[in-house]
Amino acid sequence: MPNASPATLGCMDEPLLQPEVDPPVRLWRLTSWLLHQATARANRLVVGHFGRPGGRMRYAILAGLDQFGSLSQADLSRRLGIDRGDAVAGLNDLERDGLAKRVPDPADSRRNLVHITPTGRETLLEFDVLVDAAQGELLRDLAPAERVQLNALLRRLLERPANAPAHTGAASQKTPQS
Amino acid sequence: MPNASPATLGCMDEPLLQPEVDPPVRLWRLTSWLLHQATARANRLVVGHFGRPGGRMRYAILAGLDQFGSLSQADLSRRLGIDRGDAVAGLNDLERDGLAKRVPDPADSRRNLVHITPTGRETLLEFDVLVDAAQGELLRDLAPAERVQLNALLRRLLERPANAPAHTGAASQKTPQS
DNA sequence: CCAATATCAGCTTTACTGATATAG
DNA sequence: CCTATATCAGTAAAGCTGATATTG
Repeated sequence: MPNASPATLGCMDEPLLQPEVDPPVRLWRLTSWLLHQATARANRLVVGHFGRPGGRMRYAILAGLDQFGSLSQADLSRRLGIDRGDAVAGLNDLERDGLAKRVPDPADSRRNLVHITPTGRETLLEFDVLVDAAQGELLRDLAPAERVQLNALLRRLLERPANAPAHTGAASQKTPQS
Repeated sequence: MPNASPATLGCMDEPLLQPEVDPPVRLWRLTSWLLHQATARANRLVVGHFGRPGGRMRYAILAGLDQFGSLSQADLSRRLGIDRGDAVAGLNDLERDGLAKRVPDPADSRRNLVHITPTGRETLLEFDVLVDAAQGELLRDLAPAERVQLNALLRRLLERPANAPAHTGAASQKTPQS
């Protein structure tokens, strides 16, 4: 062990979990692994800028409520691509803090119509700043054109419903053509 | 009632958590959100192809051991960018199944030298097939050139050690050096 | 004394799987 | 009946924090 480094060099106190050395080439070649690593870094940055946990969920729900106005929890969950149960928990937090409100749907007693409050809208704008700052840090090494390119490629990846039955041919699951 | 689909009509049984409808534009613009969604899909595909949970961790460890031969658990963890404690658990599983082996380092009694076994190498090759299949599904909508581009951009994102002190000026947190 | 290792115990978020009661 | 909704309980992986004993 050639301790060529002076005392203070072995600072392992950082919450860093990123490889400071080369990872296995087998992983470095995988899009799924690269995505996982990039997402981990992004999450660390976003959570760090929020300061507290649960920020991502709150932001996503507020963004959905702000844009879609008033909708059921199930619809909201589908829009955000999150689990209904998790949405319940997130909405509990938001409602407790006065950022969102649940109102029973007069037209369908099973549903709650959820909507954002004025305070929630303010908070959303504050969150926008934090989130944008995190994006900037995340993408700091990419040129503007590359950032656009990356976003475009990721959207292409997500555009389709993610349902490739792969080898489950046939099977009209939703009256195609009709 | 047209004979659209027999029996399994409203098949919502899929583990789908992807938005079948448009998500909020506020999220759709965020690289961090796109990464998160893409990673979620990738994880679902990879885990699905593995069939059982814990496959990602096993594959990563085996890939590291195969390439680096014999190294300490701490070194391995750093290479993979994972937590040491998680590596312990993962190695317990692998060793129990005879895919990896721990041997005390004669040169440093604190360390274990971990290495892959012949069985582990076989398993790794089998895993390669599964993982590659998952990549193919994940990237099925992207042209070959786009896949290369995506991987390149993600690597650029990860190339630097992820340490941007941002704007938290000053603050020498350790040994201000007089 | 300090640093690093391996291990363990525990916490948190997030995805995901049920089970429930209720209502269309 | 069957489906959808909201809710709750609970599993599981992964990231992360600490504490430990041991050794360099």
